[in-house]
Amino acid sequence: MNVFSAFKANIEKEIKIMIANGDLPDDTNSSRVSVELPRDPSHGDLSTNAAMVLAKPAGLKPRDLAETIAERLKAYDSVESSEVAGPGFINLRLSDNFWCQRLIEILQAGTDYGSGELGQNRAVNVEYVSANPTGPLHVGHARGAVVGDVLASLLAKAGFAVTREYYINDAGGQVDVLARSAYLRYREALGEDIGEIPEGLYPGEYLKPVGESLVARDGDKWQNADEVDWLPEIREVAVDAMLDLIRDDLGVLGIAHDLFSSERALVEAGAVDTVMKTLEADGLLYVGTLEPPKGKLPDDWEERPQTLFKASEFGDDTDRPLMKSDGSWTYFASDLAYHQDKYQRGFPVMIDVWGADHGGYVKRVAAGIKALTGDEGELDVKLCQMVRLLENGEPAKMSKRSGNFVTLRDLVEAVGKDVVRFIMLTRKNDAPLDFDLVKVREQSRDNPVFYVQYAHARCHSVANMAQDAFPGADFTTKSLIEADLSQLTDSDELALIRALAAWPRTVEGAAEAHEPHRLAFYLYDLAAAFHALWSKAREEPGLRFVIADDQELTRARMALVRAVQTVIASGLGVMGVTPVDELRE
RNA sequence: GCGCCCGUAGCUCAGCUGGAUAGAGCAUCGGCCUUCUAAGCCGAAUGUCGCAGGUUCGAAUCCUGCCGGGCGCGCCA
Repeated sequence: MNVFSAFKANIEKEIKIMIANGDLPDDTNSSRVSVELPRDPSHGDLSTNAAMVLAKPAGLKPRDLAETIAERLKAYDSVESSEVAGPGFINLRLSDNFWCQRLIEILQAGTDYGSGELGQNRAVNVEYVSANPTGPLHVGHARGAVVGDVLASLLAKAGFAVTREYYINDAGGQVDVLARSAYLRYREALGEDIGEIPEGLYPGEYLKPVGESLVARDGDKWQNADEVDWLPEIREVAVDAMLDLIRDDLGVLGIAHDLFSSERALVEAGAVDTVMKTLEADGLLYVGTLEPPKGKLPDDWEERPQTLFKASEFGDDTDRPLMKSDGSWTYFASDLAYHQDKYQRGFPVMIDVWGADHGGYVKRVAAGIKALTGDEGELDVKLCQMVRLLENGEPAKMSKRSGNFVTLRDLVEAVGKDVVRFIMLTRKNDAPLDFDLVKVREQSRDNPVFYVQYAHARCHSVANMAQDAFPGADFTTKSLIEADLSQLTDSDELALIRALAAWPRTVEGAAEAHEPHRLAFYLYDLAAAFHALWSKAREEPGLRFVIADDQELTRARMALVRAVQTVIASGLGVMGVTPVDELRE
């Protein structure tokens, strides 16, 4: 249960009754009513602005209306107290029993707790990584990969039908460069001395196996052939090899896309031409000349008429070119076709995860989607800022085995998949992120991965201790549901339960806002609440989870501990991080 | 020059789509520590939320204009 939306529903029900009674006007609009957590816990468990929002249109005084609503809410069993405060807030305190019910709910649901109906099975497409298939993934890709993957899992958890997609940019000049680079390695594999890899080609050794496999397959067939003959063949082999490489890299991060979409296939199927015809028919294309870009002027700038899309009519700053001077389509043109294709495949909501250096591109794609879908298609681009690799605050000097960048694989091998995934979510996607290879392995409170994992491990360990204390006792989840939870009365115990009960709302909020980082922050806060209770028991032994001579109390507390363990596991599950039962190495 | 993102405690950052006295970790200061499992624990202090206007019952949050930082700016993807 999302406690907040449940009470919002209750309040809306009361508003309807008040309208029927004539206490509120017929046209009362409750859309701005919200139920939230009071900043100060002493104000209660829940707080609503209903009276303040509704009073003015109804011609009532906020506090008077608040009194009326507050009085009505007192009738609910779950409401312990209902008070008016400040300018007209209604503060609700819910009964201990209500919170204990949430505990039972968690134990019954297991790690499915927090899964919701928000999405109502609506289709959402999350496109992420989409790195050019020209080499291994590097650290920068890792962030977008995690953000996209966890966002997808989060949306799935919230009830959306999610497709994880990778767009393969296999139609541009970059893959031709790849093909030429692979061709060199092919000649090398045939025994030629190829010397230094020329400037402009990919020097990475990861292309050597491609050259070797070409020799194994085709022998010296291409050795003296013209480029026009070998390029398409070798390009295809090389791109496939690079995609295998990328899939492997993503695999070590625990990521598997549902769908790889090829730009080349799209272009060859005529999708771009179709889009152009559509735009043409709508009068959105023309041949014109753009102003030279301000700031840095490209060396080879010359004025030239181009086929332009009227992006400025859809919110972009200027119109955008669709055709290169050699007559081929620009990347933007095929990108329009790609997004229209996604839309037509049944995805009105499209989320793209890009690097921040593509920020200048958002408006034109959004404009294109608007033009092509008549405002029906919705695009949200999540831009991921840079990741700075550090070692104890200093720029990291990791060994770089593959060319001149740190690969995703190097990073995962250095600190592990779980650490990479968690740390990548410790910042909003649009803020730069410092990834300190030393700090993320520290066992301390300022290492969030450790802190959260430690909470989970501690739950596991406490359960073992309880079992040792009461060897014959039944502490299975099924049994814990039957425990007498009214014995959980300490303020910190109840605070912990409230924190647990906030999980469904966290999932919904994060899913709605497309902000997966909120999960990491929630788990950190939850872990803190759990550790705090643990620490408190050092001062007050009566609060220990395991009470040697009181099996029933221990059972109730085990229910709480099991619930903490469950919610942490649920959260880590969405993040793709494996919860650990032990931290010993 | 234009566009996008950012500006919150000494530092690194949250702030739940407009709510009440703006939060956490680190650092600082003062106590405690022969422990159910190992991160030590408890407490204190710390703010013109970049600046100035505006919108409203109410603004860190929305609008406008400045200041400062990052990224980008026709045939690269």
